[in-house]
Amino acid sequence: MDQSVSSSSQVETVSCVEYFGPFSEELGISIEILNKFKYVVKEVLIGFICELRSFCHSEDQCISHLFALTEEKLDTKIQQLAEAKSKLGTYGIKNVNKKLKRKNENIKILTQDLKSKTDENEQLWEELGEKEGIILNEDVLREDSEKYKNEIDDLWKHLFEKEAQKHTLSEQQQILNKQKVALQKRVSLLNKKFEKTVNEKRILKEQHYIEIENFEYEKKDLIEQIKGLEKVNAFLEGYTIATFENGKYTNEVRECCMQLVTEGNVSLNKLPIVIKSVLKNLTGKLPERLPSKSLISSRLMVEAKIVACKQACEAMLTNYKPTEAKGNVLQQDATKKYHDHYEGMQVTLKDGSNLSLGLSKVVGGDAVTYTKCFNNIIDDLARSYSNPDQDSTKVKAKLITSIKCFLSDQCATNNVFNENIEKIRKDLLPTVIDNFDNLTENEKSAITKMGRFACRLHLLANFGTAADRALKLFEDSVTDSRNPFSFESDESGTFRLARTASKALTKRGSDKSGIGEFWEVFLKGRDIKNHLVTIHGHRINIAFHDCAAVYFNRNDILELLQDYPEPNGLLKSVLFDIKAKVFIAGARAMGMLDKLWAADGSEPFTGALMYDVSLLDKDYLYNELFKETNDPQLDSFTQIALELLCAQLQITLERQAASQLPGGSYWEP
DNA sequence: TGGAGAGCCTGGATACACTT
DNA sequence: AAGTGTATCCAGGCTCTCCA
Repeated sequence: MDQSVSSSSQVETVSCVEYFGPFSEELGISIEILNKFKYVVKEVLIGFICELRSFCHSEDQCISHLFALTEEKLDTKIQQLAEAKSKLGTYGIKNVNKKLKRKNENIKILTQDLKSKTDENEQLWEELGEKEGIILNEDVLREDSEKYKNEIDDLWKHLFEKEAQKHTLSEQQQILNKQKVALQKRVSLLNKKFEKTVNEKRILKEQHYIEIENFEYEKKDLIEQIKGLEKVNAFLEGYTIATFENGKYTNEVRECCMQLVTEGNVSLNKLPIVIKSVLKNLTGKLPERLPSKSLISSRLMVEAKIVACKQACEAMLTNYKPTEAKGNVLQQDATKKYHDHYEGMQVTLKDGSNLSLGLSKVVGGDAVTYTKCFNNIIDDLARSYSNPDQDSTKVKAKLITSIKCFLSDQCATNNVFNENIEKIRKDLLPTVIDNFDNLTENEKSAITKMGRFACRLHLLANFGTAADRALKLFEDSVTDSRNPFSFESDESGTFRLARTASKALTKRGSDKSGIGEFWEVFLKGRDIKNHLVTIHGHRINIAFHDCAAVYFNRNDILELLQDYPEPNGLLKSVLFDIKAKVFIAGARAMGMLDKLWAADGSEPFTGALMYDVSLLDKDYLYNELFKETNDPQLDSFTQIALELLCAQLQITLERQAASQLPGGSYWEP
């Protein structure tokens, strides 16, 4: 309770007994009375409260005690004041100054005296400390002296004993010294012998180095053979085949799974059944265990991809010579499925074999996207070929510079793509060819130049469209080609006939309106082969082929549909068109073009061929197409159609295959 | 007869646990 | 730490059944 209590209300609530009593002055309590009940208590010491409790037992008692105490104190002070006043009357200023001067001198003398006494005191304390230390040290030294004396006595005793033993040891030492010398001589002799043996061994090793090497190889081979034989033995003796070693599946099992999934098209779920079935039935044994579905799908397939990349990489870099005119050919094509765009890249190697480099889903069909895709694929190949901690940049450069040619379709984007890759390759050449910058411009140009080939397969597809246009012109010039049973379109009647016949008379045509099965039974009864194939799923020269088939079966189709009960719209359309001679002529002309190409529309009738006859497939269709018809109007229509078709196809050919025709860059490669 | 929906198969992916 | 297994989810394709 060392803080001040100044609130009167607090004092009133706290018992006064705790603060007032006869010990207050002795304990340094300072009390300031404000009025009868209001006062301030300061500097109350701990312990004071307990003693006061035994003295004062009520507030009134305490207050009365305090009052008496204060009254007494006041009387004393009044008396002291009266004495002081009387003394003050005897003092003047002069006396006061003299008194002060004397007091100061006394203070000075006393201060000096105090200082000297203090110094003396300190000195005495120091001396006292030293004396006490000496007294203490003397006791310790006395004890130590006793202790050391005893130890010295013990040591003397021990020394006497040792002295006694010394004579005995000396004799023994002499014997041991003799033995030591003998042993040293022996060691020296053995060292010489050892050195000699080592030298002899070294010389022998040098003399028989090749034989030793061969023995080492033989030893390794034999160990491998033993391991193999142990496996064979275990295989022959056991009922199970070991497929799991050192905590992982063996490479044989891994390869088996990869091959079955990637090449055998075996489902992951069926894989264990297939492997077990084959082993059990062919060898009578079962595998110890087989990898799970997820292991194969998520890990082994990744391994398979890396193995495939590595294989492609190794093949591309075999006989790598970027300075040569002959190199790898990069093939590239894109396709769409369900609105997704896919880009595939392959390579044709110097030996003519083909390898797939990668197939990626891409965001679009532009050259920038294809270039990025190419970079990613090459990156994958290079990283698969290099060690994980190895920089694959060099391998990537070699792979790109190993490409010397492009092969793609006629898409305009491919030109830009080819230019991009050509530029990348050009920039990389100095990093893979020593002194590339010192070569002549002609040499550089020869190395930098790349071949560009565009597949003309699209040309054949485009021939179909061109032929349709030509036939439309022909039909419009000789007849009204409209069909009341078909939908209005710009399609030629001949093409419509071929398409609707194919739709109605093949099994994969129209599910709703087709009679493919009925048609096949109808032809079988007449022992005639059905040459019609579906348009769906075919792209290239299917129009030419189906026109030939329609001409071949024209009479059968007519006969069937004329008697067909309640024909649907599709069948009515086919029946309408098959009766039109102009469409039959068009179909014949198309069929003739499918079989051969001629310089003049009349030549096919004479059998004059542009190409080697061995290329021609002289089948039933051919015989029917070139058979006498005894119908001059049909022959005339066919000739006109042929001439128009050839003219139209020539225009298309000259435009789309300009580089392969006279004057083009590949006319004389 | 054709369309809608359920059920199954399949592949791809991932988190987590276990074994060596 | 590496290798493997289990469980689970998702999406697409195919087949079968039901119903208008």
